[in-house]
Amino acid sequence: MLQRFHDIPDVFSLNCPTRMVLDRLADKWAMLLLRRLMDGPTRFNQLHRDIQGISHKVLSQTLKKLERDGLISRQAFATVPVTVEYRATPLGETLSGTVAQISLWAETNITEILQAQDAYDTRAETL
Amino acid sequence: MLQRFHDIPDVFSLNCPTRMVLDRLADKWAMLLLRRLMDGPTRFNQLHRDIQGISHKVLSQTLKKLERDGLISRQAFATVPVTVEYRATPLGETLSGTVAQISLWAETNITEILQAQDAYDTRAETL
DNA sequence: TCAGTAGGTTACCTCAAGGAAACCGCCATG
DNA sequence: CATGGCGGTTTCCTTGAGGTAACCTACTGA
Repeated sequence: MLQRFHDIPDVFSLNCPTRMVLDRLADKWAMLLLRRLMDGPTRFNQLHRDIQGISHKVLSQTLKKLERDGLISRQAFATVPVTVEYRATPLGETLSGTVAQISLWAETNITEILQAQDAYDTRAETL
Repeated sequence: MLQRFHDIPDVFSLNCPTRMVLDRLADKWAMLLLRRLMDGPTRFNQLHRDIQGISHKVLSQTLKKLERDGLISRQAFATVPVTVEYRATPLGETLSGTVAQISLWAETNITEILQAQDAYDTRAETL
C-alpha cells in the first residue's frame, strides 16, 4: 500500500532496489573503500592507514557489509601473523565504475557548488 | 600531509571534492528528492506526501542543503496561502543524470546482491 | 468560531552510529 | 622483557541525527 504513486516506478517505496543500494552507498566509507580496492587487493591495516579518518571498528564493519553484498571478497592466508586480503569482486568493480562517474561529476562541478554555497551564505547574512 | 598516497589523486584526503559530494549524497533523502524534482517543479507538501517516510523537519532541512549547494532552487509565490515551488537547477539535473545511473546499476544487479547476501548469511549460520 | 491548508521553525527526547581504548593470540624484533 | 604489528572483537560513552509534536502567520470554507 505504500507504493501507490502516479507514474513514477517505485523509487520512493521502501523496498525499491535503488533505495537499498543508495542506502548502502550512503555509507561514505563504503564508496571510499570500494574505490580504494580498485587499485588492487589490500590488507586490513593498509586500508586503515590509507583511508584517513576511518576507525578500526568502522573499517571492520564496513568491510563486512561490503563482503555480505558480494561487492568485495576476503581472503585469509595462514602466514605467521595472519594476512588478510580484501579485493573488489567483478560485481564490485562494475559498481565502482559507476561511482567513478560521481567522482568525475564532483571534480567537474565542485567550483560551481562552492560558489553556490558562498552566494547562499552571503544572501543569508544580509537578511 | 594527509594526502601523501602513491598515485591516487587525493580521493582519501578530507577536503577532496569527491568526498564532499559523496557526503552530501550520502543523505539518502537528498538523492530521492533530486530524483523526484526531475519530474517537474513540486511544492513542499506535495513532496512530503510523495516521498514516503520523510518527516516534515527533515524534508525542510534537506531542501535547504540542496538549495545551498545550488542543486535545486526555491521559488515562493505570493498566493493566498503562500505557495513554494522547488525545482532542480541545471546543475542539479546533471547530477541527477549520474544518480540515475546508480539506479540503473541497482536495478540490474539487485538479484545478484540478494543472492550474495543469502549465501553469506547461510555460510554464517553453518559456522 | 472551529477546522483545515500552506510552509515552515522550534523544543524535546530517543536511539543508534561511531570514536576511544582495551583485549585477544601469536610472533618478531630491540 | 616488552613493545609492536597483524586482524580483529568487545565494551563504554558521547554526540548528533532524526522523529514527534506544538506553534507560527495568513487565509478560506462550513
